[in-house]
Order: sequence, then structure tokens, then C-alpha cells
Amino acid sequence: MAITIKDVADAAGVSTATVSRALRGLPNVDSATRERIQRIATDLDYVISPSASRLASGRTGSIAVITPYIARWYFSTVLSGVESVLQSAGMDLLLMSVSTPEGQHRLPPAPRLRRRVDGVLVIGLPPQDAQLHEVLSLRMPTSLIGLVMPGVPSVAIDDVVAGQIATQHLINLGHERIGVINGAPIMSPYTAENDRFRGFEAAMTDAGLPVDPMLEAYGYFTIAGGEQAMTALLTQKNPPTAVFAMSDEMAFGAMKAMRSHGLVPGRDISLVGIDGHDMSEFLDLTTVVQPVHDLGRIAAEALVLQLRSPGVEVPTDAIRLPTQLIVRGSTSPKRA
Amino acid sequence: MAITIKDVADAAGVSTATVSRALRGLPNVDSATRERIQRIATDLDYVISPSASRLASGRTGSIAVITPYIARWYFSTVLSGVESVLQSAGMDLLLMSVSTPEGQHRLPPAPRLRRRVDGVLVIGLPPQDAQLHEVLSLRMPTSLIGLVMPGVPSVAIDDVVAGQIATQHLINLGHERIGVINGAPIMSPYTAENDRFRGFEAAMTDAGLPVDPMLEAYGYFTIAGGEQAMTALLTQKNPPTAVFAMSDEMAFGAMKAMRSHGLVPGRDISLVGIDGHDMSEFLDLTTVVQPVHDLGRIAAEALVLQLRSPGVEVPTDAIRLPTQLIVRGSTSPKRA
DNA sequence: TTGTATGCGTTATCAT
DNA sequence: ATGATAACGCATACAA
Repeated sequence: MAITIKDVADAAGVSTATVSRALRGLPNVDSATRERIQRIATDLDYVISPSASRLASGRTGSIAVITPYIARWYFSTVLSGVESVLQSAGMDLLLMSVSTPEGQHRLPPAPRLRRRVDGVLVIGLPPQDAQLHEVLSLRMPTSLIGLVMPGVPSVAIDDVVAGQIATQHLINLGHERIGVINGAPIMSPYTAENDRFRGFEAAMTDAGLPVDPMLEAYGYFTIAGGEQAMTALLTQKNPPTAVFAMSDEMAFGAMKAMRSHGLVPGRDISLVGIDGHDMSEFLDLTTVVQPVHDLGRIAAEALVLQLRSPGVEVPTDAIRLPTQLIVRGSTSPKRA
Repeated sequence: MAITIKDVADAAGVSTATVSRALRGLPNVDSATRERIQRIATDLDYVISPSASRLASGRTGSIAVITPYIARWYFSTVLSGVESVLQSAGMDLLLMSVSTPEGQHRLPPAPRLRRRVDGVLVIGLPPQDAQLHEVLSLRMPTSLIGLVMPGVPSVAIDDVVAGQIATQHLINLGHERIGVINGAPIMSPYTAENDRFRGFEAAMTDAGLPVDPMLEAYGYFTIAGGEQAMTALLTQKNPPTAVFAMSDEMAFGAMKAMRSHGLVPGRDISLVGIDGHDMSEFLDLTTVVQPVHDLGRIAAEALVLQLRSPGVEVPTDAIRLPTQLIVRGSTSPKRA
């Protein structure tokens, strides 16, 4: 059927071993021989058989990306960062999500990883996630994105700082009754939401402000959830004058709720998010921008580097990327 | 190192051939034998070597998805539909984009496809795209998503109808000066934008309304582009009373431009989009919803089916999925 | 129903 | 610098 390395070897009058060395750029090949082989391979339209190469070498040349969601802004943006790197590195990107769009669970990814990829990139799975632990138990080169686990390489922002910056911004504007739209009620340690909440608490405490449990609501990182959470905050006896939403999408939902109540963000209630979502500028939302694309890019670069330098000890501490507050119209000084 | 089929065979007291058959669910295996082999394989924690299996069988069990963008709503949503199917089918999903986030081009995907995947899914590349033709020239099972080419299997909506529905809605509201925000000035045939424009023209013509070239602007399917396009429409001597944007994201940009001019969608100017973008409800945008997730899902299902039924002739005509107009606040009757 | 044996296309070791 | 050849782990045609 297809052209094999033997065909190239025969046409070049050399052995398959030499062809293999020449085409892979290994040393100890006469430059004239190499060029001739390369030319012949091109002429014959030869393409290597990945299966055979993988079987013989033991390396797959591919990396799996595991993510809970594909179609959400944060995850698809991270994914694009990862893809650009793997593309340049000539590695295959195997995509697998661990939850359906309907939120149902699916088959665990771990069995589909063994003998199939050289490394794994995991986006946004909380440290206590069962699927994540299965993956980690495989003990293959792995890097986490957007979350930090002790002893596991990762790339993330400092979520405590992010939460603090967002909250401090509201405090600086004179707000004292500050609500927070969290992810889920049950906050597991080491998650982004937990850290962001700690940053919130720290900023409040430093300013001598109380953290009122009544001013905490849960938006599950979705627009609809943010809307419900904001509604809950607005319908109580003493609503906050400012709200910190832990993600832009929840902030969007909060905006919707405000609109339903005839309130205008930045005029009636100040609102700040975290993400730097594409639509945040459009909606004039003040937000703590995180370099989402770079999160994926840098994690992928680190993993590729690790795979190419065997034996080298990899740093298991997190790589922290900076965030930046972008002030827009959704926040303003507290009215007297 | 790892457990091989031979280890399982030895432990079960059978040949590797029987193990191979038993584990793959092939017929002509004693059920007792099969169960025993399955149990032993599980006990031994045996996982098949994909490389070896692929080399021996000639099938890779993987499908490539080629897309111009990963982080945009439409593409990531299609991708999630594809992924859910391939996951269930037990096939690997190789993701490769053909343009960087900065819009630069990159290495052609075709060479990275040969001998590497069993089939290809292409999202949104126009029929005259060079990369697309390289892929098609490979003559492997391929399906297009969101675009139609004669002789190539595809899944798409009827873009002519979509454009017509959107425009007709505006006409029904009494609008006569209707602007259109197109993709790019140079309209290639068989593209979605071309079809949508034809639908626009048809609706206008049917209603006896003129198609004014001055009321056409280009938004390149981005928010920023939509904003510029709308600005161009608004700053001319005789602005339209209604605008048809060929995508929701361009409509979002159009909304932004309107806001800058002190105009309110649905009050001062009616605006309709196409997509059913996540944010369209939030922004109260009237839009022609297309089943984006299903586009990916159905294309993937068809391709998997084709790969599993060798020799069967595949229909090369497009599978058309229905669209639906959702009327929201961004459109209203023309004011006298 | 099960076993035997060959081939799949490369890589890598060891010679030369 | 190059060649010969043994793995690599499985699928499958053919036998039994």
C-alpha cells in the first residue's frame, strides 16, 4: 500500500537504519547521504507510520488534555493556548472532557491514557476530584492548569491575591456592605473559589469590615447561577452596595438580575468579576484579568520541555501568573 | 515492563489469538473462556497497546478535528458536540487548529493526518480554503461542519433560509431600510455568509424592497468588527431602521456601537442575529438559533458510522439541521 | 472453538 | 558512517 521506510531505503541504496537516522536528524549521518535521503523521501511522498514508530520507540508523541468543559470560555481559551504550543512542538493533542454538557459524568479518562499519551494536562479539576486522582495515580508526566496541588506541577494565578484585589477595589471606593458570589456552598480546600474567598476575607478583615454570611451567595460559575445568586442578594432586607463575583460569567448573570430589579451596575450597585472574559469589556464590567491563554500555553511548554529532557527533576511547585485589575463602569464610589 | 497480551494468555492458559478475540468481543469464543480471560485481564490490570494494535490492524481509532478557531463560541460548541460522540465511541479526538489566535497561518494539517487518523472532521473552513483542499486531497473519510461542498459529506444549517428568516422578521415588523452586517467584502461562493446574504436578498426582493449597497457593512464575524460595521451604518446620511447581523457576535458589536451613539436596540433600531449564542438571551437579542452542538454531534456520529461500516456508500449530500427564530427585545415594529 | 505463525513499520543495539 | 537484525505488541489468515 503506502510507502514504507524500506522503499526509501531501497531507492536511496542504504539501509532502513540509515534512513531512520537521517530523517530524524540524528547525528552520525553523512550530510550528503542525509540530503539524498530527504530528497528521495519527499519525492516518494513518504510519511512515517506513527503506530510503528510509537511501538518501536515507546513514545507516543501525544499529550492528553482533560477538561470538565469544552464550550465554556475559560476552558476553550486555555485549550487554545495549549494547542498552539503542541502544534509547534509537533505533538498530537488528545482532547477528552470529563463531564457532558448536561452535567452528567462519563467514563473515567485514566484507562484511556495509559500507553496512549506521554503526558497529561488537566484543566480546572478540583484537587479532590476522583477523576483527577485516577489520572495522578498513573504517575505519568502531568501538569495542572488553573489549580494548585502540593507536589504536582501546575500553572495558575494566585487566586487569593485575585480575590483580594477585587475586594480591595470595592473597599477603596468606600463600600462596606460587600456581597460575594461564590461558586458552590461546599467549599473544598485548595480550590480557586476557596482561595478567592480567602482573599475576599483578608481584604475585608484588613479594612476592619465584617464578613456577613448573609451577603454570600452561590452562582456555580454559570450565568444562570450568577443571576440567581444576585437575586438572592438583592431580595434580602439589607442588600449590599457592592458585589464581588468570582467569575465574569457569574457577574454577567448578576447584571441580568440587577436589570430585572431596575438597578444599574456601577450606579446603584458596584460589581466586580474575575476573568477578563471576552464580553467583559462589552458589558463594561470591572474585572481582575487573568492570562487564560497563557495559562495553557505555559503549562504546555513546561510539559513538552519535561518530556524532552528525561531524567531532569521537574519543579513541583506552582508557576504563578500575574493578574491585573481593569476598572470599568460597573464599579463606582459608594453614594452617600 | 507493562503487561502484554502474552501475559494474559499465559495466565489464562490460552493463546494470544484467543485473548485478542475474547477481549475485542469477536464471535467464536466460548463464553466461559471469554469471561475467564476478561477477569484475568482485569486482575492483571492489562491495557492494550494502541500502537501495536494500530500497527497490526491498520486502523488508528482516532479522528482529527480541524478548526480555524478553538476559543470562539461557535467552534468550541461544535467541538463539544463532536467530543461527546467520539468519547462514547471510544475513539481518540485529535485537535488541530489551522490559524493562531493572532490570525497568522501555520503549518498545513494534511501531512499530520496521513497514517495518523481514520477520518477527519472540518469545522467552518470555506470551500476555497487551501488547507481544506489539502485535507480533501487525502481522500480519507471526511465530513464538513457548518459548510457545504458538492460531493463532500457535510452537516449544516440552511444558511439561505436562516438569512431569509432573519430578514423576513424585520420586514414583517414594517422595516424597509434594512442594513446587513456581512462577514467579509469578498464573498466566496458556497460560504455561509454568501448563502445568508442570498437569503437576505431573496426576502428583500420578495417584499419588493431594494437592496441598497450603502446599507451593507462588514464585521468579519467578530465583536469588534460588528461594532465597526454598525458604526459605518449609523454614520451615513440615511441610516437603516433595522439591521441583520450574520452572527450574534457581530450583533453584540453592533449593540455596542448603538450604545455609543445613544441608541437602544429594539427601540431606535431593530437588530437580529444568527447563532443562538449563550449571551444572546442575556443581551435580549433576537436571533436565528442554529443547533450548534448538534452540528458537531451529528457529523461525528455519521463519520463514526461510516468508519464502522466499510464499503457502504456514504451520502455526499449535506445533512441540513433546522433553525429557529427566537424573538426578543432587540427587534420591534418600525415607528411611524 | 482454539492455536500457529506471519506481518505490520519502525527503532535501537550491536557490529563493522 | 553505515548495515544487519532483534525487538516492539498485537491482529489475522490459515490450520487444526
